[in-house]
Amino acid sequence: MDTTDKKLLGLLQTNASLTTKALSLKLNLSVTAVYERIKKLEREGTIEKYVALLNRSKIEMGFVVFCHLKLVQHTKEFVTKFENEVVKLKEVLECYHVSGDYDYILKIAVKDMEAYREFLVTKLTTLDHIGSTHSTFMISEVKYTTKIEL
Amino acid sequence: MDTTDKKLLGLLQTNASLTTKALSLKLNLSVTAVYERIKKLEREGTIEKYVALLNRSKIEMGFVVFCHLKLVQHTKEFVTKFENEVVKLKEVLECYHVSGDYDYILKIAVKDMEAYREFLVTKLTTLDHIGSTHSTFMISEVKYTTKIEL
DNA sequence: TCAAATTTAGAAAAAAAATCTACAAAATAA
DNA sequence: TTATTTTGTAGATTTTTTTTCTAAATTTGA
Repeated sequence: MDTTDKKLLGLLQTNASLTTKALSLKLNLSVTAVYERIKKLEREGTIEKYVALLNRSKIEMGFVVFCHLKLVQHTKEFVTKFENEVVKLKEVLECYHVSGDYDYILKIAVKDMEAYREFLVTKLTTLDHIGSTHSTFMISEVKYTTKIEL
Repeated sequence: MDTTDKKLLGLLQTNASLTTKALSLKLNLSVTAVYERIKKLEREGTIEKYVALLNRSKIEMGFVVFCHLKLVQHTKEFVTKFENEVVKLKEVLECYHVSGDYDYILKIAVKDMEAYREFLVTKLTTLDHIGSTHSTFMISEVKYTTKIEL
């Protein structure tokens, strides 16, 4: 992983539609050289996948909530059960086990407040072993990026 | 935006490398039909962009922190200033203006605790108008997806 | 119902990706 | 140092995919 690879990953993280030709010009390399570097990064698993990102304002999923959540207990069984269930919920975009007052931070995207209420009552709080939840509502998205600078 | 478009967006959000041919088979459409639908979704801005997602465990940026932050005041000037500055910080992957006890929730990715300390002291807390911060550390990533189910 | 607009399919052309061969540079071993 | 292997690169060729074009089918609106 040299400087060229890092530049390449930076470019692909910003725009994966760039052709190897375009990348070769930006990186001052031949098309083949760029191609081989990309294939290597894919093989090694550094590049996990390529995805399309949608514009949340164009689809009806602009209501974002951060839910801080506690389990009633922290036995391995309860933790595993909760984590296996929560990943299945399509409204949950991100879920992190964290330090501090709460056990988990969840990022949830739904259509509106009513959809969130529905989600909370019929899906999230019906999961086993949930102690308490605390919802924080997004007012605006100041920054959202998938690009990790190397 | 019909059911076919929703299926198409679901597929592209999961794997943007699928060829129009492969998509046409999954959707029972011709290559041209798929092609035109994709171009329309791109034109309308529903599809914002295509990006490569990296495997965080393969690069040295696995230390993730959620920073809850308050401003000293909420005048338009202070808010604008803060938001303009925070988006520039490469360590900040996500930043949301939120309701509740704190004004902002930031998701920050760095190499390790030392890098986070450095970031906090030399970058984040040197921004103007910051009241208080509260850091919550990620123990594990239970779920992370960019896919919004339609 | 009819006309206009949109969507679709299939074929053809253009562009890009993938493969192949060969050469050059760098790393390793004798 | 020199020979040998490995790795990375370039250019040409083949294969695949994308894009364009034409025409037919379907949907939409008056």
